[in-house]
Amino acid sequence: MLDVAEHAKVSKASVSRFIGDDRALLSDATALRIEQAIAELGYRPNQMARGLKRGRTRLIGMLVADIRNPYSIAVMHGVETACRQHGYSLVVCNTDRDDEQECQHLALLRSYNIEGLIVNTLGHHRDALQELHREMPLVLVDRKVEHLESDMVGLDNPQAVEIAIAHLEDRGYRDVLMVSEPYDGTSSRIERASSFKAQIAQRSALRGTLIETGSELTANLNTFLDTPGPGPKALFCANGIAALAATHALRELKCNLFEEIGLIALDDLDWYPLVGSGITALAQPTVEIGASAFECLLKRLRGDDGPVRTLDFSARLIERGSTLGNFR
Amino acid sequence: MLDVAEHAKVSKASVSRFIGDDRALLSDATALRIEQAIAELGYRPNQMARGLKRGRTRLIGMLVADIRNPYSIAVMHGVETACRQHGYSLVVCNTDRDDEQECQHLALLRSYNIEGLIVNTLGHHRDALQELHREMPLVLVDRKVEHLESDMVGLDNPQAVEIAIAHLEDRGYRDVLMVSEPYDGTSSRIERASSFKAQIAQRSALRGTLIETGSELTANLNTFLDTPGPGPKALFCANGIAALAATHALRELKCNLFEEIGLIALDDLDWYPLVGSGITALAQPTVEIGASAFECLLKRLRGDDGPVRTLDFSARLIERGSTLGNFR
DNA sequence: CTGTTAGCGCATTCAA
DNA sequence: TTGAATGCGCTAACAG
Repeated sequence: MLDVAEHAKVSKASVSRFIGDDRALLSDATALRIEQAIAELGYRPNQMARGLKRGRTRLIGMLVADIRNPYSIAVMHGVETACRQHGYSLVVCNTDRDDEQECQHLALLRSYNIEGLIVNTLGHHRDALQELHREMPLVLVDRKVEHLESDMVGLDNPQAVEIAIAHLEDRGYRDVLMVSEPYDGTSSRIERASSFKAQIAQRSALRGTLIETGSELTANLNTFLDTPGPGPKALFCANGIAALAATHALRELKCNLFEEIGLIALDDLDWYPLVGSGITALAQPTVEIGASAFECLLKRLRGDDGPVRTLDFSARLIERGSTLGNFR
Repeated sequence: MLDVAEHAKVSKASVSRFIGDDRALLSDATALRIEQAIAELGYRPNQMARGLKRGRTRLIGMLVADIRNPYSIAVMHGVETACRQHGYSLVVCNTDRDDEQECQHLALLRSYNIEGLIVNTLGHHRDALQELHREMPLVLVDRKVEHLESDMVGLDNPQAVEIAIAHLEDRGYRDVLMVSEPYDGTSSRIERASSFKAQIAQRSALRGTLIETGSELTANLNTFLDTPGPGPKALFCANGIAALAATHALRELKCNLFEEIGLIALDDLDWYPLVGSGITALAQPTVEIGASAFECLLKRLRGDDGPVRTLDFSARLIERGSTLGNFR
């Protein structure tokens, strides 16, 4: 920086003003000289030093429970794009569903003076999160954290489940099995399950059952298939991972996809069209969710201290062969 | 830090020594007092300031061409895990296959004083990369960058292609179509294509053709299917994206997966087993590749300035229904 | 409009 | 073994 200043025959302060947003305070002549000096020397301001002084690092942290989950990736992509558009960079921390690592990463992010945090984990370590939240804005994605008051962006789960169940009923299915990953305290999974129960309770023609993925999935699925019910059977998979697991299990059971049994899945993964007659999906607007998460953060960073907000996006039904039902 | 120092009745310098690796220079008594003070105050050293002073930020940068490519994600996961194990953090920059963004991100990473860089992009902007490479170690993943001398870790492409073609021939296929994403200067794609040609040239029983994904994929595939050849037909998809596109196209053509035509694909994605009779795969050891990339970097950071190294990993064949061929 | 000064939080001389 | 002093690269008062 000193080099640039000397090259342009000005003080470091002027260079600093040129770099920052205070260019209005400079005469055109000096601004031009500084610009040239910067170009000649290939100077790049050191963000570390800027951050150290201003307290603004232009860094956003994101805590992700599982980086191999396509949903998380898609949201992350949305966040990253939004970040970039506003001159922020994203530091992603993958916890691999490990509470220990969540804690370490939290400390780490703080030590890098991030300005805001986006959280897509179970958020155990309430205390650590709370503390961080006092220092910086925080927005939850997909999963609520109990007793943590903060902005939240995710899916309108009750609505999504209603669309799913209504669609299945409409297609003539009567016996619905919901397949979810283990709840494990994950708010979105719990919401989807309770919405499912509510929908079933409301629709007298339907019977509903819930199971979780895991080593007994195939066996449980088999039981479901073998148990006589009120009519045609269908699966409702609560997310992409559950859809993957359930489809695997159906194949193990030599099911003819999807003639004996219907299937609708939350999330829309790129391979859904390829399996059997194609898997009907409820697509989440993941990129929008990510972008909104960042924009929430940005508003707070700009000083908005209004009440906590919750943004619920709507799922979009994409019909494929797996729910042709009676209209086969 | 001053708080801690006062709390422990020592100077900042001692606290600094405690934090750093100079604990040997402290008496047990002071070390203990400092440790307690840190615990009481919940003090966390500021990495920004440390980086500013020492030049060591403990930050590694990674440039990724397409964050939605499962291969990239898997490698990134490996890198991130290795980073964490060695006390480094990872800043990921997704270029969305955009040269402009690659350049911006490069400048950005430098401004954050990263200590090393992992590159999984086309690496246009040779100059920018060169320059950065003079300042810090650099390792290429999957894709070489012309005229850039640096460590590189990726797949043994000739070997992988040989395994694929040998397997197809062994299964009785005689007419092989290789489907690749547009080459676009990507070294790994080009290597796979030329290895394919070499394999075909070597095996007189086989006929080989190459096409690229894109809007005409379905039409081209149709032509291939309709053209009489030396025997049973099969597809060799050069990566996961190509496999997705090709399978889509096969479905559009109402192909019976995979009775009329075989398929083997590089990369092993979690949905391969679900499509048709299951897609035979050549799995890349992605996590290992990522971890190795980081370890390469680490060696250089530790001072190793030996000659440039190239690490080629082997692909592993995973047989599924799509290459049952004669043994159906 | 511009330069001078004083730190941001820390690591490293140099003395003691 | 410890402390005081200096500066990493930059920004933000303040003064001109």
